[in-house]
Amino acid sequence: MTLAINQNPKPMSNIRDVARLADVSVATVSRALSNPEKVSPGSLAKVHAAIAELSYKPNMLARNFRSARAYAVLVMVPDIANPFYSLFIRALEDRAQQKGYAVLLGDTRGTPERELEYIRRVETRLADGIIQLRPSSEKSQNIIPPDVPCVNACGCEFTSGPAIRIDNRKAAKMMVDYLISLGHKRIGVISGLRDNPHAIDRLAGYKDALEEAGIPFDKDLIAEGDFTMWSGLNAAFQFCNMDVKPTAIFSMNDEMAIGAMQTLKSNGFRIPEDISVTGFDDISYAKYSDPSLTTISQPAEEMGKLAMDMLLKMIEGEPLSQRECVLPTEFIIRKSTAPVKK
Amino acid sequence: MTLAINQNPKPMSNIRDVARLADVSVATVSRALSNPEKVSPGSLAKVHAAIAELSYKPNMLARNFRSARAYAVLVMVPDIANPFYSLFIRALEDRAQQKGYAVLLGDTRGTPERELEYIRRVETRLADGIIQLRPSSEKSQNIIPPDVPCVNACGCEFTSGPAIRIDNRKAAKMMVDYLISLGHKRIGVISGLRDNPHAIDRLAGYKDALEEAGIPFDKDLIAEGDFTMWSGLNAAFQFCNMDVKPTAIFSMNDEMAIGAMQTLKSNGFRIPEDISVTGFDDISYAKYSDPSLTTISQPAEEMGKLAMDMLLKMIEGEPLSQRECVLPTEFIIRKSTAPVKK
DNA sequence: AAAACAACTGTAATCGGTTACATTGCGAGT
DNA sequence: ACTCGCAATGTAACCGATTACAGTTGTTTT
Repeated sequence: MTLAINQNPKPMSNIRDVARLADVSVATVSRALSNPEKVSPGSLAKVHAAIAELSYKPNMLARNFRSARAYAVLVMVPDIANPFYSLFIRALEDRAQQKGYAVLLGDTRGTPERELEYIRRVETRLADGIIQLRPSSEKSQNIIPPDVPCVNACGCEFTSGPAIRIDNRKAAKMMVDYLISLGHKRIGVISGLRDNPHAIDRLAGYKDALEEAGIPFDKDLIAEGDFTMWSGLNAAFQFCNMDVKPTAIFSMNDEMAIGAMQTLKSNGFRIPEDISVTGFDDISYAKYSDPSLTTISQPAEEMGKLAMDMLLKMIEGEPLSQRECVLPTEFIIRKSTAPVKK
Repeated sequence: MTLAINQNPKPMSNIRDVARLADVSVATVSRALSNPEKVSPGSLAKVHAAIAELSYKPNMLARNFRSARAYAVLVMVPDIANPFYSLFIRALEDRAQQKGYAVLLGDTRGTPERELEYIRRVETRLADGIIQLRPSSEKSQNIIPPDVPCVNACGCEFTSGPAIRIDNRKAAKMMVDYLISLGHKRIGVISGLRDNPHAIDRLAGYKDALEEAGIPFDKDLIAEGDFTMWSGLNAAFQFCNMDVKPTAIFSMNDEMAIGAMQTLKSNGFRIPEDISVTGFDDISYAKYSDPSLTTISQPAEEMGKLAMDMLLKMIEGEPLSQRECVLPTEFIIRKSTAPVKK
């Protein structure tokens, strides 16, 4: 009876083994791989034969070390399980892969400690730069050292560094304009946390629309959530119990809108007959919610692509054509909105 | 007027700079960082002072290169935007971070080419191992070379290597048992693609339950989807147009169930009064769908944690206590199921 | 025929850590 | 007094690639 120990006698070969077998120098092997046009056809063939023979795989760790580049970017995201972020990340990863970079995942769970750990990865050269998916307020943005290449792709304003974003204020105004055009005058808001940049911008848009239509702002119509379904579900209770109920609700993201619709329906409201509900982001569930949700679509794919391109330019020292890039949003009307009841 | 060029004169310092400033050898600096107990308090203090003075950050690229370890694992996933996978990934990343490993994201979009590119990352040492989130059939599993550490965490059976999974067959049987106990006899299935391992296992469970209850299997009750909401929506039409309609539908995941409910409701079915619907996975939307979905919850957090632990053990050469780990599922009854109409 | 040039190749230094091994100094055991 | 053991430290080799520089051809120019 034999014990199968050490079955793999480490056939791991390096560039010198290849050089020896191909009877050329290591420089020639290296060139054959990265600058084949500088190597004679004869040598090239010998090198390739040797590589095949040894099933040689270049050690990228050594290559990266030598070139002082990790060929990796870190994506810092508050919560990967959030469908809006994961869509984004898919686009980022796709682009990075195309350009020969790897994506390191950095889920911060919203804690600054985690964030620091990830920033340290760039400082210790494990990553070449950061894509920030966190909506950062002025103060929090500063924890990223100035020499760390970073692009903010959270989509909101008031960031200091390079950024890809949408015009949250305009998009929100457009949505509320639409509700007003349907005859709604008492429009509830389910907001994100008060100091969240997205919430600030979108609330400004809401106020813009109200002002333009001559509707006075009523702070009782603002319910605070935290962008989770659960918080939307709770926030909606505030409206159910009002004496003069709103006829429409502008939720600052789709998840809260879906949560809110749950509450409203179970409290006897018909959507959209009794009350209209709108979302923001156009996550995939928005189309399949009951009723399907009128919302604003962010070009996540496009934003991810552009953000990655921008970061890679910074990393490779190319000049940036623009510090900030504002992308258009799409307004999507579905079944959750209707003219106000007479 | 001055142009601000070269403001950062690269203060990048290495271990030799630190050694010089602290007046010790590089070995002592290295030890001070990785084995401080082997360094005298005096030297330790000098080293730390020098590190602070130079704001030295060790070059992990060099460290990893020397130790021939990337301290990174690649997570290979068919689609990061799938909420079930993203939950999983969050758990994986959390665990990896704890153990000092980075997570490289590898979204394959289901293509074997992409998969090969990611496998190459391990072969070229950019990652130390792979967590496979793809349900792999026998043949497809083989593209991973035997010397690449890999743990399959997709949760299904019949994988050759180490795996974390649930008992899909048993869970499916339990769900169908429950429907039968409610009096349902004609139970439709919305399946995944015919050769998907999850679909195969869960269908087996469905048949087990039918057989035990003495209900004959009717292949017309099987509608094929591909685990997307859209496919669930379409699959449900097959049941709406039947002469003798099913009184319950067992969908093989939540997303298809949510899509199906959409179709059923718009075709005048009341859920659960006219027809019961069940899902699988317990994604976060299952709780907020209309009606909330009876489903099976997989312990994604736990599975992710265990899978990562298993992989890291393999990478670090520790023996595995078990090749396979089967975790229990939870059966969650919500509002989408009810006794069959009299 | 000599010089200039191009195309190809090889030698060896280099990146920034880790660590085997050698060395030193000091206290304890005999 | 001598040896031994131990802790602390230093020297230098090493990991596997890239690449500057030098060298060797063979071809073209003058």
